[in-house]
Amino acid sequence: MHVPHLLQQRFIDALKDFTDRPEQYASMIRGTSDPKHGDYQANCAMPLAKQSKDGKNPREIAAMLVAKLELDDICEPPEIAGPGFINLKLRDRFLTDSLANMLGDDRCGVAQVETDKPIVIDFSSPNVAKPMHVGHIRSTVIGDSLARTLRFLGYPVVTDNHLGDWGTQFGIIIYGYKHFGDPDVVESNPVTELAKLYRIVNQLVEYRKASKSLPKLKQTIEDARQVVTEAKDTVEQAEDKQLKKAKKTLAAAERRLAGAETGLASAEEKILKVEQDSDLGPKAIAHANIDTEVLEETAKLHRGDPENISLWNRFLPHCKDEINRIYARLDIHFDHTLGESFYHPMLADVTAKLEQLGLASDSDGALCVFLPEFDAPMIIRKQDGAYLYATTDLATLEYRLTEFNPSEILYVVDTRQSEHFEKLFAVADHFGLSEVKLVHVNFGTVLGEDGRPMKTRSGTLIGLESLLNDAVDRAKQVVCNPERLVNFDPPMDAEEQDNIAEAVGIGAIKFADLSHHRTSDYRFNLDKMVALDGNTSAYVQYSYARMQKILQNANASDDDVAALVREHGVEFTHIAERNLVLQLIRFEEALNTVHKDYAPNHLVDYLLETAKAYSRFNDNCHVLKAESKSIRATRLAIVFHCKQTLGKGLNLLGIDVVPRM
RNA sequence: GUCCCCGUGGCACAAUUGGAUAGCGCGUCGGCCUCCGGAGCCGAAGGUUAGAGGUUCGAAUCCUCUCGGGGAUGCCA
Repeated sequence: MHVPHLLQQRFIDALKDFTDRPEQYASMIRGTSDPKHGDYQANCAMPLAKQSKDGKNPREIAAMLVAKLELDDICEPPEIAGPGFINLKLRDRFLTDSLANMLGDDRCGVAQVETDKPIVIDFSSPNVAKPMHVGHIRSTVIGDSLARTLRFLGYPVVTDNHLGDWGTQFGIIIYGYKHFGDPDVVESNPVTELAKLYRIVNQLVEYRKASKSLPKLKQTIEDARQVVTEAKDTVEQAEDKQLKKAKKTLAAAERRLAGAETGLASAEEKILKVEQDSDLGPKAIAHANIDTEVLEETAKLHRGDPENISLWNRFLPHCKDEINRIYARLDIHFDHTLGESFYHPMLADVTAKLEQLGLASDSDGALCVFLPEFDAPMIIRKQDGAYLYATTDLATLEYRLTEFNPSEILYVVDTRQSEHFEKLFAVADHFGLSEVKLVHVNFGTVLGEDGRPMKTRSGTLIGLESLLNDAVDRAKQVVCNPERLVNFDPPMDAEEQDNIAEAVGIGAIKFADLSHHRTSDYRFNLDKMVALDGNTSAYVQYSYARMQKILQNANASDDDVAALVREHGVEFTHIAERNLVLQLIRFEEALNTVHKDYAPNHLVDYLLETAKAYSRFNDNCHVLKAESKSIRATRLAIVFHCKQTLGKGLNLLGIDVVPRM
């Protein structure tokens, strides 16, 4: 049920006398911003008046259009308002019939698109071998929600987790194993031990890098100080016109100075941390070239060194177990997990092809694709012969086109990689891979409570798993506190309590992430997410549980509700009923918006609105004590369908419901 | 230096992509439990959408400039 589409059909017929492009103008139908203007509004009269040759004003056009429209079976007579809005109010009869028709439909009235070309969604894509952290939430949760939603709309969806399983992090683990690893311990407890080795070596590498950067940072600070002093002098001497420019230069210099100073401070902190550590300190001295040696281990792996390949084969399954445990807990599944290693054998071909086509050329010993629209080239092979992620991405793209023949490929990746994808798509176009719609579904940064990005290097980063545990613990404290539990009959056993805490806690994190528009940054605040009041998943889950309880008390099965409706019909006696049903038939609209923008926050918004409309209904319209059988049948139908819709909506966000909480 | 993104009540975020009086939540203040579950509902206060111009019947949204914040920028991903 997509009311705007229905109305558009009628508008197209009526618009044929006004324009050659009736579809374009008919598409200007949307929900009203204020219910007093009706349910939907058509905004086409104003732009039509602009095109009008005989100088008719928008209200005249609107009146002529209304006279031609045939909407009696859907709407009350349209009203013209303001500069020329056509306001449409659905007939109650239309709403009640729609509700009766949708009842028991497991698609909640949402039409299924007919297409056999799949949409490939590339998301999550963590680097294995390092622990997943809060920064991995966004791609994982947004991608999963898009996959669920598009699949529900009827698109064949192929999900692919483009695992980082071939990069420097394996050089780190291999180095760690060779120098600090105890084979027996690794054998008996691989996941923890490998993570530990990663942490040790990574810290030592960071230590080396920090040490090396010290002189340069100090020099930068000295230079910047000088520039600042000079700029200050200039500002003092400058007159009107130069003054502004001088101030700007000064501000820029001060920013550079501040940046360098914080860089120095953090480098010194890293160094101190290692040197003061009784374990790491001596290791840092003994492994003075650890940074380059780690790269060499990686290079050996890529060259096919038997020992490193064998270690990689041994470690990779454990690394995958580690992330799969988290995916299982998040209820996230992939059709394919084709990591970078899978494409490694194809990279030589890709670069050769690009050279043959004259797209790639040598520059400073590296193989580069130069693009007219970009200053910097896309480097596809380094001076040392190693390939880069751009190369892998091209190979991946080529593989996906031949393997899946998709209509779209979505890359759910951090917005900081925008330029990379712009280049990738541009090269793909030149490369003859343009038969597909490529979309970088970018997203903003997760910020800490201080408003600064949560960076991987900060050291004190919250691991994803402990984060989930915290959320679930907190959910349990609130949901299962003893004062609440006494009200439940039969009492909740420990298993039910755990299930509820899990659904509410995990749901809170997903919901909070998805509630923000994907392109904006947001501050991560666990307290608010799990607060269980306000705009949270718990509010929606709770609404669901209330409806479940009513249906249970009514002792009415799905079939019973349908039979009651057939017997008594559907009829509104309270405005809250009408408002809720109107909200419910707009489910498909919300899902289409999610697809159009690849933005699940529209679905979140819809679910909150729906839950709110339900709460008002619940306050005003008693179901079980309804005045008549027909009113009771109507309200049962509303509760039943609302429950279905909220449950489905949450499911499309990847969030579970529980029968009571 | 160049390019990209952002700036919305005290806080944190929306805004159907140019539509009517800019919304929701938290917080604050005031109401509502003989009511299917009060994790709720109703009401109030709080905004020159960073600022200045421009385009338009109509601008948070598009254009120009200014201020402020963040990001990217040839051998990481």
